[in-house]
Amino acid sequence: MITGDSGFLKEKLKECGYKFTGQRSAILEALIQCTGQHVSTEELFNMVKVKHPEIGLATVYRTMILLDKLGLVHKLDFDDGFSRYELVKPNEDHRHHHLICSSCGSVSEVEEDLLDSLEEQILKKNGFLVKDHRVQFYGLCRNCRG
Amino acid sequence: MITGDSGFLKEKLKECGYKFTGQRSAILEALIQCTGQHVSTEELFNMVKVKHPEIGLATVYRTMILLDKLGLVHKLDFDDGFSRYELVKPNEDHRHHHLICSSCGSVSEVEEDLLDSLEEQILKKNGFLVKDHRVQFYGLCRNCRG
DNA sequence: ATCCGTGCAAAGTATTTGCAACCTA
DNA sequence: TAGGTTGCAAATACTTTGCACGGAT
Repeated sequence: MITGDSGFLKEKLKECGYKFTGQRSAILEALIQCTGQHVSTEELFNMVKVKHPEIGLATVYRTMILLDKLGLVHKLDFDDGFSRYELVKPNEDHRHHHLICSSCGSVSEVEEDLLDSLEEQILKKNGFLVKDHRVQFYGLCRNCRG
Repeated sequence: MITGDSGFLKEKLKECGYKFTGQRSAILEALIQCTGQHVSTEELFNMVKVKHPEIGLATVYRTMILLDKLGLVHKLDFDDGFSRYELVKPNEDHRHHHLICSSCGSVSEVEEDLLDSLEEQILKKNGFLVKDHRVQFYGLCRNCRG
């Protein structure tokens, strides 16, 4: 079954000279299932294995590197020893920020950017032209603040 | 030779119930030598080895974990495969931001914070109390903009 | 004297790579 | 058919750990 999203993947792959395979499609489906989460490569591997027991871990690693290169996912690092990934949302023009709770470890997202004035100032003072950013806030989430 | 900084280290260690050793002192001296840089554990190991050829790599790894726990260094991650570290500056009340050039790979720093209003908004909208942050900007440095 | 800290080597763990078989285009 | 892709296993590479010895308090 080819979903709309698989269609998008197929186009993107062709456009960049790559082949559309069952494995790549299955991995994208698993990613869609985890929307809003931040899955590790091994977690993805285990999800995909349910329907496709023959898939190899190396394929998932290779695919994530490819999807990152194609701009379909963002690689995340929460310093827990694994590479984690999240799907890039359709109209996302910049990386959103992550709120990491130091108490319970939950990770949530902030849609607001609000870095424009800071990035402008960086251009003026440092001569550095910002094209992207990675922002993580550490602290206490609503539940853990009590 | 015990420098003023080693004195500071000695106090901090004692205060937390750890011992002041030649290795720890030597590693701190190497860190001070690289102020403004972002050294990997192996780089530090190689620097220290010049004066202290007997030091073991594991000691450097263990010491960096300790210094991080004591709040004397910040662990950085530039996704290049190594843990990197920088000394925490004396009056630093928050992590400074890093500017990473996508062209030449250089990493420089921004002292301005300018996240207060964003962090305030995160508290109001998300109920998340920010205590620290990690901010990396990707783009083109002055030289690479040409 | 006590017991933390160290060096060495071995183990651990996430990730990458070589290669023959396979499958997409 | 041609060449990219995959699965498997072996290889990497950074980091951690076990243990006996050494050194700080």
